[in-house]
Amino acid sequence: MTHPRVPYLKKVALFADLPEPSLLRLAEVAGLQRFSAQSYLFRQGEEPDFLYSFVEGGIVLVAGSGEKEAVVEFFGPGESVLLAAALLGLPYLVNARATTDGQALLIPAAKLRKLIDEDVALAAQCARTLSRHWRVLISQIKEIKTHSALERVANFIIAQTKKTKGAVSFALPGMKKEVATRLGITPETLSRTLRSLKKYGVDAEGDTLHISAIERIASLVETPPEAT
Amino acid sequence: MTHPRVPYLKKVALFADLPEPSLLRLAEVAGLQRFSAQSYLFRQGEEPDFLYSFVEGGIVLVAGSGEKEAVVEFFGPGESVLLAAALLGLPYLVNARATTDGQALLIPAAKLRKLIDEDVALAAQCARTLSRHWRVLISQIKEIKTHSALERVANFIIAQTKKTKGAVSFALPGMKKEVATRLGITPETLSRTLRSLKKYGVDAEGDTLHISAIERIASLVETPPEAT
DNA sequence: CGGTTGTTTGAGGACGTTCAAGTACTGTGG
DNA sequence: CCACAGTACTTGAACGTCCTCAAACAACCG
Repeated sequence: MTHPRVPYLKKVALFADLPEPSLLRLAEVAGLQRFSAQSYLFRQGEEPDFLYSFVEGGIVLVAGSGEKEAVVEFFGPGESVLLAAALLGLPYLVNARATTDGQALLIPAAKLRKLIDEDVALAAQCARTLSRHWRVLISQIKEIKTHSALERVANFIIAQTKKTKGAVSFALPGMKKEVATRLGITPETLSRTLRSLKKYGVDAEGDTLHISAIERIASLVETPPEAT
Repeated sequence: MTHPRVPYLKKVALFADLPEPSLLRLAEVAGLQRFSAQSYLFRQGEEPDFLYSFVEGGIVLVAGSGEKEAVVEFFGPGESVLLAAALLGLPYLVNARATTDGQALLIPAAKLRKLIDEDVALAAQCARTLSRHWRVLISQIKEIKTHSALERVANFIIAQTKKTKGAVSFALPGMKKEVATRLGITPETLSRTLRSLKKYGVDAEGDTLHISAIERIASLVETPPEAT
């Protein structure tokens, strides 16, 4: 190991595939920061000082302040947040609140902007990562615009697991009320929807969901046999 | 001019700021293509062969096939579409349908992927453009999740013009039914909402909207004086 | 012309929200 | 150890926004 922070960088998808020299340049400017659950990493409207890459723990991106909160997306280990704001140097559009304790790599935004204009590998990797995020957001927009609350919850469950059949259990990536606004519904509606999903083998135990058969959930969202 | 297609490239935001050598490399692989209104440039699920940059005319990105159509966004001259799919080489998530006749620059996706790994200026510019798109989508998600139909229509009107006060007239970027799903509502609801906006100085004449005073529309969406 | 498609308008109903009350779990301080 | 408050979640009831269905109208085109 040429630098003590390189192994951390390798854990982050954005940097994992970069060649050694690029990693070194990043390692020199990166810092490791701990954060604790429920703390804010940054707030909407602030100027971006850092790019955040999570080594451990997770956060939630929340739009809007005060009463009207809407969760945009959850992020976990290996993911990077707000590359967009950091690259453009524009104020954050959202708040970032930690859902658990954890650690993040902080890359100073100014340094990142400088590096990206000099390092092809890094620039190309940023473009690819942003492309992936773009597709995630497009999917979410499609989802909200074309599916009902029940279908959205079903799809969310499916997206949380890699398995396509059989039983699964997993922890929700945040509080139920956060998951609810992520799906564009209220906590009450989520609660009722989960209850109505019981008959399809979904059981909630605290923040853990037990699914008896993923394929039954999947059948809820697939277009029911449609003649044409 | 060193290449006949360079002036076209300069009209596209993605390429406008690139240095001469980068432009030349792109010009060598780019092609100009005409398209006519209502034709599909590509369809959901297809492998991306090109990156589309519009020189003239516009298109609409539509998610979902058959009955359930949801417009994701409108694009016009100077904008580029589906950089994300082209860079990753993954199937399109959406359809692209022309709203008017026009012309687009086509950059072969494979060539683009190759260039981006060799050309820092291009890679950095792609990352910045994707960042901007990312922010547009985040705004849209916030909008859908936290605002009512009337507020969304009001915000849409405001976003269509640069002016912040006085009278404005502008053409809708597509058919009313497309605008409706772009806003996450049905054509019927849009029609009714526009009617209810008449008392705020909004008048629809075909696909053109006449606004007597933008500030009156803006006042609809700003949080009404709220005591705390 | 009739046929097609986009838009408007009306009536009715469903889905999800809002409001409100109640339960369960947590940590705090007596 | 037990009240107490605070928060998350659940459940119920009533309302309202928006959608669905249906019909009429307008514009366009062979």
